[in-house]
Amino acid sequence: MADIARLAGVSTSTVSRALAGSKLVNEETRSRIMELARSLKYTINVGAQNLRLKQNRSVAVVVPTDAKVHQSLTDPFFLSMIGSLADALTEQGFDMLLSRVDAEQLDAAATPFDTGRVIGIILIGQWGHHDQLNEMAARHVPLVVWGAQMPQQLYCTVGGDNQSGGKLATEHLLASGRRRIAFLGDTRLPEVEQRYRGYCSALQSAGVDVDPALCVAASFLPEGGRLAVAELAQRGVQFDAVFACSDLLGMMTINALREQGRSVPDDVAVVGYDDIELSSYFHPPLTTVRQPVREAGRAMVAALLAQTEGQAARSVELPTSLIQRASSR
Amino acid sequence: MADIARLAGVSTSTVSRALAGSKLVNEETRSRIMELARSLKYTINVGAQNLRLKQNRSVAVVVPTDAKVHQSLTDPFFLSMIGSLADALTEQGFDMLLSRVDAEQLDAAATPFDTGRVIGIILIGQWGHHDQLNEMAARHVPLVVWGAQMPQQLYCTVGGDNQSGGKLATEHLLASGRRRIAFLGDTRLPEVEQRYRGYCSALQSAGVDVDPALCVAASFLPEGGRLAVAELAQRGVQFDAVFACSDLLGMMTINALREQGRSVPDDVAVVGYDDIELSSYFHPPLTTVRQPVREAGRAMVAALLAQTEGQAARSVELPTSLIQRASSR
DNA sequence: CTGAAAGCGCTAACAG
DNA sequence: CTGTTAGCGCTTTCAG
Repeated sequence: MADIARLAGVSTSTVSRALAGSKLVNEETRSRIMELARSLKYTINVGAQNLRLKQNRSVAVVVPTDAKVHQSLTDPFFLSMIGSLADALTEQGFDMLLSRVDAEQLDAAATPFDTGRVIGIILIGQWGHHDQLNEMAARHVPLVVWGAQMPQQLYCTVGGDNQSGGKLATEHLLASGRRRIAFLGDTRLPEVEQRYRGYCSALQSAGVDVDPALCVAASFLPEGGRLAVAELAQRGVQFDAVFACSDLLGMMTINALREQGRSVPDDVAVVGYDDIELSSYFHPPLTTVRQPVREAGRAMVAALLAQTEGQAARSVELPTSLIQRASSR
Repeated sequence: MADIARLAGVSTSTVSRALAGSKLVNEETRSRIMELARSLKYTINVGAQNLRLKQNRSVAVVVPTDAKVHQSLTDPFFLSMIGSLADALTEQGFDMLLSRVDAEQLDAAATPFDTGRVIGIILIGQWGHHDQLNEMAARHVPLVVWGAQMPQQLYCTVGGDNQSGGKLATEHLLASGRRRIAFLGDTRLPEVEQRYRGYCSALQSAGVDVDPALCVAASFLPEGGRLAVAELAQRGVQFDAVFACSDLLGMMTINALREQGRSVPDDVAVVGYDDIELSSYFHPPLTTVRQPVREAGRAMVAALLAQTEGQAARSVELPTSLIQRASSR
């Protein structure tokens, strides 16, 4: 900047103003400076600018990782979420700092905020560590979590409407005549728990008993589907449908069923969750509950910015919708 | 920092030194300062520190996006790559700035470097824009690209050994008695082109003619597999095996074949590429050429750091290996 | 061992 | 319209 000032025969203030598009500077001088800057390939040093302005155009996106199984980043749904956040942040002129943290130490997610690198944290998934998140929020770390809304929650969540998601899926299966619907998902996770509640309420409305033997705490890891089907077989329960709490789980379930010689959807109807892109290309195409990823990204960014502007952190629940495909026909 | 200095009754210099672990400071003073810092939850402001030190512990990871199809972030392989980079960077104490750019404007990838936000750029995929990358390298932007090594290339690439990858896959199919092996992948992409070369050389060594009709320029998008199979059908070519240039493509191909009533591997053997985690859980489990993602991340980071330390940018070609599974038995 | 002072690259009053 | 000056939060000579 000093160089440019010298070459243009003005002070750095003028250069700064010109580059910032201030109208306090002569049209002619401005264009000369601009030209000079371009030809010197000069770009403003964002770090110094931030320091001076006490501003910051970065947001941390944190993906919790299972410490042992070093790979919670395994689900394509997260990828699309990250992509959508990247887009939403770019739209608002923010940079995205991506990091992983051990899911057992979620509070470590606040580090980039504490060190002044970012104005806030977006966390993908709450992973049952409600308490640590509350603590962060209590420390006034601007924070948005993708996940389920919970009682006595101090932090802001953005998530799908899990209960009606679960209900939609189950009602759909009931409507196509299924009565023995297995539920695959770990109900210790808040989101899954709410989907289970939707599942139960749909069953009850239809006068179908909820059979706990049909509920398997499947993990979201790729082998989850296979293990869950094995578990059901071992329990010796009959079922004519499966509601899986992620598309990945749904797909792996279909594969496992097929290996047992059961056809989808004829013997067993399968519904997944998320509507990742792959679902529509799978064989058979997977019926699923769509989570609005694009809107989610935007909503999370908006919620975070609202917080940094001092507004209260209003949690958001986005509508979910059923996408009917061949796996449940 | 000033606060701490005041409370500790010392100057900011001393606080700075204490926090930096300088041994120029009295043991007793140091611990007092440390204690104070902890209790005030003080963390050093990285931005200011960077400015003063003219250092920087951030690296930009850039994912090119197809502008029209707003979704090159669709392949799980990229996700694992990003994860591996995140780990490798963290290991070295670096932050990761993730951004997407239009694949047609790859040079925009340099922005975070130009603005001083990062010390270098890691680009995931070269996407046929060799020239723009060369330009960036010529501008002395520290740059590492995941992709294929090409003649007259000024920038540094890290990639799998595509030619032997293609060869391994093809040899394996030949060894299991297949002779009409379709090649699925867009040979305009350097990596694919090299795999195709490996494919051809394996065929030639086995005395099998290369039939151009068996080569389909399938895209890496999810519908690529289906379209490719349709294309082969339309061409009316016979084939008893498919070598797909990504696992995603391989899986979608299997689905498409199944829909035509052709069984895998009995009627058609399929080999993929990448060895994404899903492959082993797919039905049937997918034979594939493994790309060493973990090593790739580390290698890319190492190559970038080497450049920033003024060393020449040595490109790296990582070994690939064949993972045999049921889809080709 | 510690403090005073200068300065990283930039911006914003405040005076011209 | 433009320049001077001060200072964002930190580190580091250079003197004690």
